[in-house]
Amino acid sequence: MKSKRKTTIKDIANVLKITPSAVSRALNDNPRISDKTKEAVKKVALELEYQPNQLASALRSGKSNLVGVIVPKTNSYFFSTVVESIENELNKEGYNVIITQSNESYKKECRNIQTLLQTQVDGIIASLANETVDFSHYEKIKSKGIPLILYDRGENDIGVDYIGIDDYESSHLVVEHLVEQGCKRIAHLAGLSQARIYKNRIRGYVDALEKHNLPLDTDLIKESNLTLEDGRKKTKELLRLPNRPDAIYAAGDYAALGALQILQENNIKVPEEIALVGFSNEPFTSLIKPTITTISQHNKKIGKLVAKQFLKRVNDKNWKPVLTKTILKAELIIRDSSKKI
Amino acid sequence: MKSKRKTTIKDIANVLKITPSAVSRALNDNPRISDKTKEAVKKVALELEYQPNQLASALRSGKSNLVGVIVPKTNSYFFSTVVESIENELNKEGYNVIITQSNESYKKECRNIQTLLQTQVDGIIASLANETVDFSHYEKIKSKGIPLILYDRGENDIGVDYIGIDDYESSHLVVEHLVEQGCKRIAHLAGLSQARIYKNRIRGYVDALEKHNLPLDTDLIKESNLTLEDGRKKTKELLRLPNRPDAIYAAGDYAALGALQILQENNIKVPEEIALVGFSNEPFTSLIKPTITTISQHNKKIGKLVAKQFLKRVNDKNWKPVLTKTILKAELIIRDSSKKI
DNA sequence: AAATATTGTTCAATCGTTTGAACAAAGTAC
DNA sequence: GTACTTTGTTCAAACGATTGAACAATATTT
Repeated sequence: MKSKRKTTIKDIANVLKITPSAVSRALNDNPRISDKTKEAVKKVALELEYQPNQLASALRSGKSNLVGVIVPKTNSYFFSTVVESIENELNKEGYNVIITQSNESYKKECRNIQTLLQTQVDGIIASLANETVDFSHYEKIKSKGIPLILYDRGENDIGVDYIGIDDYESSHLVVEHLVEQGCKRIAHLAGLSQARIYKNRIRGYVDALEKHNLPLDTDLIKESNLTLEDGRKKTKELLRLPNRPDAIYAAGDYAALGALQILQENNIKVPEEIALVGFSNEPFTSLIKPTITTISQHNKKIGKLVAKQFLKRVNDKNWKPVLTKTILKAELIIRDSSKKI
Repeated sequence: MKSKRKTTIKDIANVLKITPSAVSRALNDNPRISDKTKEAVKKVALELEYQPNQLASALRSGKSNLVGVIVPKTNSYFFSTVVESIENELNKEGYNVIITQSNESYKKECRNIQTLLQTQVDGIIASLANETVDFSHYEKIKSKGIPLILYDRGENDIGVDYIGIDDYESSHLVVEHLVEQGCKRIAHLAGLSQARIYKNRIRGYVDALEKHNLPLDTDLIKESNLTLEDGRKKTKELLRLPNRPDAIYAAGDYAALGALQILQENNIKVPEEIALVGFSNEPFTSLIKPTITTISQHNKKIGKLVAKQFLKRVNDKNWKPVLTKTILKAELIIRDSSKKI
């Protein structure tokens, strides 16, 4: 027969004929408690299979040791590895991670925040849904006084810590590479320009063209939600242009895949006739034929930095939200889809 | 200036000159409270931006309204859609979902459970890591008296609710289809036979062969961890056989993709020379060339059923863990990789 | 009009832990 | 031997809600 009720510090106290407070302090390694008592307490705790009630502890101390992570989509290699890395880092420090997904929906994102705040998380780590253009729901987090860290999809206006890659620079890497391969008419399947990261990729693309003395043809920029389907659609449009591009740079791997499908369906050789570059280094980019050139965002490192930043904030009493940015240099992974030479 | 401290029911009580208990009951729609009071309370709650402290409520009532979900890998279409569906269903009922990933590691799975129990979740929904062969850590959940529901990767020995698809039958579907396409030597990239679901797929495969009067050649069964790399390796082995298979049925889509790569690298036509079938209906199976025939596991439905089962259990006072199984019929999605005719 | 039922609210305990302050005992200083 | 530290522990009040029981006020029955 298993023990009915859970053991509490009271039970331990009873066994040892000391008070619950002494037990509590002993378990928390309070310097005022003698080593002898500490040992005894820990031994009994083990024997009684004592499991601290985090709720009670959280209630009293005001710390839940829970961190909420909001992910646009767990079903993405990038996000799932970032989260994994955040988890690893925070678990070490005794924090547990609650993952919620917004599914790229603004409404769900609001609900997520509401939920996390109700759960009394000690902080929130978030990446914005594509839909999100209004940020007032994030003010709630700030006004609660708990740390808020944004990653990948951030926004200056929220004025908090942000960790991500240099999207502007990434576009330069891509364009430079394509120019080296001899491309002259580089199209861009751009992300929704409302989001900062996609805006930066577009800026980078435009500036890089100029840098390499290539004319800017706005017909070659197609704004897209970067899904596979939309990638197909926008690529079809590109192919209908009187003057076809000789390279396509998609701001997302799925859109790149859509493009690849259309090109292959039209018997256009990749990379010989049209070179192709994606973004994010989703696993499939290295799995298909041809393998797709793409940008790696240092997933693990981002997660680690995010976690570290959170820890820094949460351990810093009287800290105020402030805009900081940690920008990582992205890495261009050159594969077959763009190797003309 | 924002309000410093959080508003509590006490604050509301003070404003209205009633007691906190009345406020609590008003907010929880207790029939003993007059409609007038209820309205007044709710109005003030809104004005003061009252946010119930779930911790306190959980501590007192013994209900955290948190449900832990353990996923082997979030980075899988199957799991991420199942989780999404669980989330949707449980959110409706006021439960919040904590997702943790085991990353297919037994040790991490143990830690996950520990973590979730400490967080005082009201129940746990889990799918076993591939590594897991010892189940004692699940006993802890059972002995706590909270519901435990397994999905997809389950195990009879744990003796709790299980929801998944009919793996045995699925193999029959696959073999039958391949036989119809004229295949005579069907190889099986099997999952690790320690796991029940893979064992069942193997049994189904063996029995189906017999049913169709095909000889069983154990050389054609390759046990694998079903990663892309291992899929490649085991396929190479298959190709080295004196008597090659004319079809490969992989118990996982990634392994199937590995197989496809090897076949293509060896200029073996799929499906003409060797037909290929995967398992799980990962999105990429419909994205590559040729599209891969696979088994759909009704992801959404599984999630929904899991959630419903949890709700049933959690709402049933004096319920005891008991083995039940809800087995869904899987669906064969026929695509190019197996269409010989 | 007394007895009873109904309604609306308050009282006080409680969930399991933490924590500031109080206190006792022992050790050190002068 | 009195005064002051140091050490180890206890006391009691929190944290913010819920909840059974008690109570008062009003309504209903007889």
